[in-house]
Amino acid sequence: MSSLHDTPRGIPEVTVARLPGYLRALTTLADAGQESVSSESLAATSGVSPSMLRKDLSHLGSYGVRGVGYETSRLIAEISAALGLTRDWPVAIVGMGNLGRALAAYQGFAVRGFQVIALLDGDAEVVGTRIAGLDVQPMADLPALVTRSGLAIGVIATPPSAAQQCCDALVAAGVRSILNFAPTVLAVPPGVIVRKVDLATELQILAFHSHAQAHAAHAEVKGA
Amino acid sequence: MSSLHDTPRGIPEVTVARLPGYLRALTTLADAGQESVSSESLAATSGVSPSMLRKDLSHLGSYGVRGVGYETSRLIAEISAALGLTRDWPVAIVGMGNLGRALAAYQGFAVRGFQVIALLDGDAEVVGTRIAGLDVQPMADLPALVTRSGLAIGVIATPPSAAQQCCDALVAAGVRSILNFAPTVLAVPPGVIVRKVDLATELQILAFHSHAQAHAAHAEVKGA
DNA sequence: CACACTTTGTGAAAGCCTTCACAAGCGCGT
DNA sequence: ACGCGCTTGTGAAGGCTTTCACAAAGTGTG
Repeated sequence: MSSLHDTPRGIPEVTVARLPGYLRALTTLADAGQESVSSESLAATSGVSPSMLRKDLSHLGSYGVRGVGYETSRLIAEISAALGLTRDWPVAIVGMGNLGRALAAYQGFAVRGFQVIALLDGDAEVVGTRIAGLDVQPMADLPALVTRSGLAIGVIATPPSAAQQCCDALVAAGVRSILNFAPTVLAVPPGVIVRKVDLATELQILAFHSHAQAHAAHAEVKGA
Repeated sequence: MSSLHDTPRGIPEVTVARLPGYLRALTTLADAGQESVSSESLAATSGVSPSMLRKDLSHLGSYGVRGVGYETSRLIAEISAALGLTRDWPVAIVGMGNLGRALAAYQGFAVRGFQVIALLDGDAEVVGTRIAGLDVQPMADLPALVTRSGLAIGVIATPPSAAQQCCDALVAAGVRSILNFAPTVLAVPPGVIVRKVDLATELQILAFHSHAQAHAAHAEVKGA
């Protein structure tokens, strides 16, 4: 039943990665007044196949009613509980360069349940300046943030050269979940989760497809 | 040999997604003066297994030398060629809200080969203002950008409510590759590639792991 | 020149994930 | 109360991806 790719509670990693999408679709439906939804319609809204949605949800439990569908509010509650969104998650952003400042100012972090409680930087020049309503703190403040504020999620927005060092500091302070915007592979001890977001990578993948398509179109013209 | 998950040239999608990582690792090694690299060492730098790296590279061709390894500069050239990075890719950002402005200002887009050539917004109030050295243009300019500047990649940074509409406009103008920052599932005709970047989703996945870990630690204390 | 050492390229095997197909179960109308 | 229609939950099958293990091939040395 459980395998190497399963998370501690037996939910496959790929399923966990899709749950936020279902949650967003459900919230939209609930706001529109829909009290019940079928796997077919929720799957369409989420951009997945109905059987995949049902298989994913089956890992959480049996919260649907055969012949009817899923109660919107119930499913929202269950997925929220599974993801751990019933509590608040304090977030700290490390690295106040171009990207870090953009992230600090970006309202997108103010999603329900997440709150940026601290901004940090290794440069003494930057420490003490005020960004997006918060005073930038030195890296040395990390342990106190973890113990006093329950900091559990760190966002790395430093240049690649400083990323590993900042990552190590976060891990040493007790942070176990890291979102890495720096274009580097981070080495972390087991038990620490790193997710990576990289614009350059995304653009290059898109370039591949544009390139391939241009090639195909060219070949077609030549061949026809 | 080729399958549903293969791209036009028979390279699996998962492989394409990893090529940018190899490219970055190789560039770092080349800058450090390394002229040759083994699959074991390149794999370690890229954060993958040696056999996966070799299988991925084998889809591009046989560019290694048995008993020696890969010539750094040669492999950089081959991967760049496969990804289509030998030419320049003009990029347009649609939606000049908080996120769009941050992306326009963010130097991270100025990766080799990608250049933001236009900023667009549907709001007449915003059109004409100057952001990061570019004048914001109306959506109606899209077709001209595609034909005159060869625009091929569009970045959507609008609120979710406007995302589909902007996506349709991009597709109608001839853009075939879209990077979507809006938390919405975009419907596109076949042949158009969409990749999604969503901070809220990433944070929720991290929350799941923190949550699971806190749970496990709690259970352990209770059990012991 | 032959041999030993190293590392690639690749079939085959194993493991995941997705899709399929259908029994089980629920509500509703009669 | 009973049957009909609809939708979920889930084994089984199929398809991808990753890992394994080794033959093929190149380098360097005596």
